[in-house]
Amino acid sequence: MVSERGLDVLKAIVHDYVASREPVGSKTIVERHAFGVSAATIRNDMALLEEEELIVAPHTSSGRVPTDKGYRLFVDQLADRRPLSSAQRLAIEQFLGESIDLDDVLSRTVRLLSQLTNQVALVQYPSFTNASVRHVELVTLAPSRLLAVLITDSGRVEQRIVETVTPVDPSDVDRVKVAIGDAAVGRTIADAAAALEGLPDDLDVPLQQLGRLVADAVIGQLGHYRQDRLVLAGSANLARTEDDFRSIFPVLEALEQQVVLLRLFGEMQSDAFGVSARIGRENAAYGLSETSLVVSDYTTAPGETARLGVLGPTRMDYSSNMAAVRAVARYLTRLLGES
Amino acid sequence: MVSERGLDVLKAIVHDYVASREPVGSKTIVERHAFGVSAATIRNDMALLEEEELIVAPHTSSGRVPTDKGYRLFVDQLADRRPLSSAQRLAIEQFLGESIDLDDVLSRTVRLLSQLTNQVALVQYPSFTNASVRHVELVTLAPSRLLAVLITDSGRVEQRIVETVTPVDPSDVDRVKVAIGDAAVGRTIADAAAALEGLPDDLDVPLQQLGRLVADAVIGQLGHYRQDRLVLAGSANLARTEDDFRSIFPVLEALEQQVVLLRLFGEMQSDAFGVSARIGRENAAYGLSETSLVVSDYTTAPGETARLGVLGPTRMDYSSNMAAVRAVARYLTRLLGES
DNA sequence: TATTGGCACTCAGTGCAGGTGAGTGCCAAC
DNA sequence: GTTGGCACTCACCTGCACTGAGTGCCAATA
Repeated sequence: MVSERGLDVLKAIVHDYVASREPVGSKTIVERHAFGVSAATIRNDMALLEEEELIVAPHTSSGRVPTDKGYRLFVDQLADRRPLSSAQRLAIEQFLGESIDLDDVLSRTVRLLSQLTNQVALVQYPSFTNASVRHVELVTLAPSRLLAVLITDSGRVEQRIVETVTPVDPSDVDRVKVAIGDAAVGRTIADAAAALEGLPDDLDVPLQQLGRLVADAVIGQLGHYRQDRLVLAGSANLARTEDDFRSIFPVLEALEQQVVLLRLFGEMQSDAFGVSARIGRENAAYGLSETSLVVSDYTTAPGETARLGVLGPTRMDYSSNMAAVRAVARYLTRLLGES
Repeated sequence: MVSERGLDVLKAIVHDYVASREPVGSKTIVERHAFGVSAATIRNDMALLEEEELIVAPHTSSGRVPTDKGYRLFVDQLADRRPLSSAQRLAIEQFLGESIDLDDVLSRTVRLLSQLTNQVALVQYPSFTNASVRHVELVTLAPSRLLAVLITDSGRVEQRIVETVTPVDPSDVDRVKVAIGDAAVGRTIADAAAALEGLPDDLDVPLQQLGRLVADAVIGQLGHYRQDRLVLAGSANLARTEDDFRSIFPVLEALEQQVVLLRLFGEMQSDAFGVSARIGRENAAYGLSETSLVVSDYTTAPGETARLGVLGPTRMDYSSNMAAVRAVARYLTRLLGES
């Protein structure tokens, strides 16, 4: 059972280790933090912490380093929930406020977050399952090539090229467009997909083939709304933060395999403060056992949440990263909730 | 003056050094390449090559390493212009042939190129200055929020949100849409922008304010067509290929600052074979002095070219990378030229 | 009982010395 | 022009002693 002061010692070790990147010894602690006790006392506490597997000594006679379990305890109980500086808040508002459209908002958000934290930042696209179809447009690019454009009231636009086997008649295109529009516009993503499924059979025979092609394209676009995407920024921070370059390889790989990150995102649940962390070996299944992920939800509409966060070495500054992630998520929620 | 065999020696050194990552000595060369002469003879040739600054010895008594100048000579005169294997060609055709739309084509291309070369791959978006406006759509998202969508015959779609100060009348939206459509549809990017510039003044007074907002948005979208973008993939290859992790930091940074790469792309000119290379210190101005770039043009329409290429350590396999870049660029030209 | 100073011990890191070997430059001979 | 021989250089490895930061343990203390 670790004493009150023992926890303070753990907190000090986490702080100093994150700052200095070097194992921290009992003497350093009494020098830097005013504990009012001697180094020997700290050593006794450290022995207990080590027994509890909260810290570990890399070598028989070197300072201590927090274990994953130590970081976990720190994050859950000890980390300061300090707010961002007002200058930082202002930066967030100003930088995000200038956005043009959804793509722009998210790309600004991810760059901002990576600059605030000096880590790799990730932002998940909203899923918009509650969004409804606002407009379907069919444009003839070439005699046998159409472009189907889908617009929703969430402001997102999807496009897809449709190739036909034979050249199509402009009036046919128009009739198909109207039919598809009638079936889909005003419905939610899921409803529209269902309605389009059976539509082609109800068309005049000459239009059925074209109708089938276009309906399939639009259904494919609707499916895209469920399929998650990520934007990311700041991967250069990996090379700055990490000391061993071999350890950045799996991380860079994971960043390219967005599927992995999306699954990780999906598994995390925010705590009472709206932020959650996956630490070190908790990510072992994803090949990221020396990496931590700090994540928060943001909301685009009632019931529609997506996530954003930062990825960095297990030895990261959890306090400030959690604060930044939380602040950005809140501001993003406010910004996107306006519409 | 370097002899015929001297150049063969340089070629052997480049080959072996790229493969082994270690300075190559005279003995290794006579063992691996059937030169039919003794090591001492090779040493004489190497002394000449060193005098010409084509190779250099990292330490007084170690094998030789090509200099940037050596790589340059190798690329310009010695590298085999060997075609891809038929299996690789097939992979290109199959993988790219499945594409859905332009975004998909480019994202597949960049992934393919990074897999073929094991380097970071870059693909520049086509500029489409010859493209013409096919359709302008205006969708009401909220009482005072519109979405302007621009579609060109090159199959690209641009979107932008327009905020109005006061709620707008649906019929006004429709009239503005028709007016803008009449002015822009059928014209090229540049012509449409010019036509829209003065349009609002010709509208009925009550529509002028809305017309100005929307016209500006569309002009902004048109401007986007000139502004270049890059897609990239395979940055994890940096951590695999590079031996020093400090050297990957500036590269990762450059990858995030697309402007830098675009400027680099712009400065390069393809040679007779359609491929060009920037080697090592030739990129010093961009902080990439230990990095080489292999680039080729691809064509989307007569007079419309963009570029793609790979980025990697100076010590890269130029022969196969140039072959891959060239093949992919050719196939992409064929694929996009079809329309 | 908790804290403290003292002390022996451990071990990573550093600097030094010697040995090894891959590779070179030079030269005389072919 | 090519070759074998040879002395020379220097990165790299090994073993060794030394140093110092840090620990664990213990007896003394408040």
